[in-house]
Amino acid sequence: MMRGLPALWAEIRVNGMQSQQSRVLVQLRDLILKGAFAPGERLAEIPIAERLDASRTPVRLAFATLEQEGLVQSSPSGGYVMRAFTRKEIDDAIAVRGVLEGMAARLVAENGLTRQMQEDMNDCLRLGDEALAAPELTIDAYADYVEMNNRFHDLLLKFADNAALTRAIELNNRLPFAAASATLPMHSSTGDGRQWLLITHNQHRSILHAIERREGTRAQALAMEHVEVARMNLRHAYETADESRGLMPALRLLSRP
Amino acid sequence: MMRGLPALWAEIRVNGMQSQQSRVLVQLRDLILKGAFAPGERLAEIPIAERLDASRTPVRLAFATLEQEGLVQSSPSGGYVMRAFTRKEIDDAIAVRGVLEGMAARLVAENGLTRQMQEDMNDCLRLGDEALAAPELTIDAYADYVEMNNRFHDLLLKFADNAALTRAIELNNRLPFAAASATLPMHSSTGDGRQWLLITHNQHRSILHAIERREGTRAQALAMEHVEVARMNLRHAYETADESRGLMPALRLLSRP
DNA sequence: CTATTTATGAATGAATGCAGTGTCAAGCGA
DNA sequence: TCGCTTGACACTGCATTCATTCATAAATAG
Repeated sequence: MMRGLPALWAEIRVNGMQSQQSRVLVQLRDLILKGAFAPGERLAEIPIAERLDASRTPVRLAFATLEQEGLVQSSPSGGYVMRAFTRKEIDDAIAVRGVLEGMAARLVAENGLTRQMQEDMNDCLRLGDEALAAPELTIDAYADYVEMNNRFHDLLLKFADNAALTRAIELNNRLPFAAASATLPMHSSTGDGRQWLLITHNQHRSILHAIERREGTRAQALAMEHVEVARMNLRHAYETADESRGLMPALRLLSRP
Repeated sequence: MMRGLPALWAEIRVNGMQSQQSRVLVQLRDLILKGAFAPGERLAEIPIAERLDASRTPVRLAFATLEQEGLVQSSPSGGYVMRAFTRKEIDDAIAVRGVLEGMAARLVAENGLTRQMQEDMNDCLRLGDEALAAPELTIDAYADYVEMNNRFHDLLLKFADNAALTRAIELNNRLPFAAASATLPMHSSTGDGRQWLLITHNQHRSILHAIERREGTRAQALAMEHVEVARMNLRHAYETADESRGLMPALRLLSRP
């Protein structure tokens, strides 16, 4: 890039962008998860650097991180290649998430909820109630539910108060379709999307109920079972892959079974 | 470094060293885990680059990876700082390892062992028998046991056949004292080291027994309990921190309780 | 016409130069 | 003597340059 820009960066930095490194990392990860690259495609530094308006250095830094996250893999002949994800990989990652979130739920149950925690979780559930109140599921209500869902899982993790657990789940969630809300949109096109959300919402309620009663094993089992919905959604996505492609471009990252 | 060296690199590369990037990453991680830097210490690029005989670029790359691994943290004012690890963090990571290895054991039990797998695991246990056969524990026997221990856990993970699980455990094991064999040496100075190894070895045997009988829940419970020895060793290390410092320099990475 | 070899070019890995900023210390003022 | 200010040094972040390697394509030989 041009040499005169540093003065501009200060301005950019104030506007919320920290550095080229993090900006490139976030934007590149976003591109990948939006399916901008085909599996197996060579990720050349120069075009990407130009596309993100940075030099090759921060792009290389981002690649190092993305490789750790498992989104790209380094080619033996140098450079990086877009990864493909098999169905088994995603399924396995969902299973791992089940185990880890089960652990989180158990820990919270065992440690007990403070008054504040209880209020936060209940607020969260209330938002879900509101999102699902109407008999017809609008797009906005859908977005609200997804946000609530993320918040519920984040709160559980936060209250579990285990940094290693948080790290493990965050790594796991980097894989496409492994995160809690990643598979939710798959049913939004079909009419029965609301049905599924009602089911998962009820599961949330049961988990909180178990936690409140300090039933650790029950909370754990419920949280593990909770991810089965994600697995079903994934299967649905595979079966209707061709129609869903337009809605979820990241589906192209899944290798054909 | 000097420009004329590339010709030499080719030679080095043939000798097993892949690239500056990986070499610097491995060596720097090694330095960190050997306690070469004090917690909170600023990790300046230039001295480290000179120390590892590379330029600043691969060092920066390595920092990016090590930050992902949680060994260093980026300072808000730029650059990287050596992390300190609290006892709770290590304890939590050991708990996470217990849950993940419990999952691995359960998966292997549920999927069943092939003849080959069974032989591999039994070979592994036999090596442990041999290492512990003598009434007195020599240093060599100790090393053999540690190697066997690593192999046992690796085999379990391999047979579980779940890439996400492997990734999660590997990330977890990057933390000092969180990995399976990381806390084993702590008792080696004391006389009762062999006692503990006998206990963990027996646990291995029980886990395999449960797996062979496809008792998934039992295998999982045993694997979870198995990490308690690590937690005890960690406590022992904290209590005898001052004497053990010479044996395990990485102990200085633990922040004072 | 096909296969092998060579040559050219593009892209990576590594090093270095440059600008900006943070930090530390010394000096000055109160 | 203590605190504040200012200046200098050092270090980071980024861009760019350089050398090597890999891949692709073309040309020649069989």
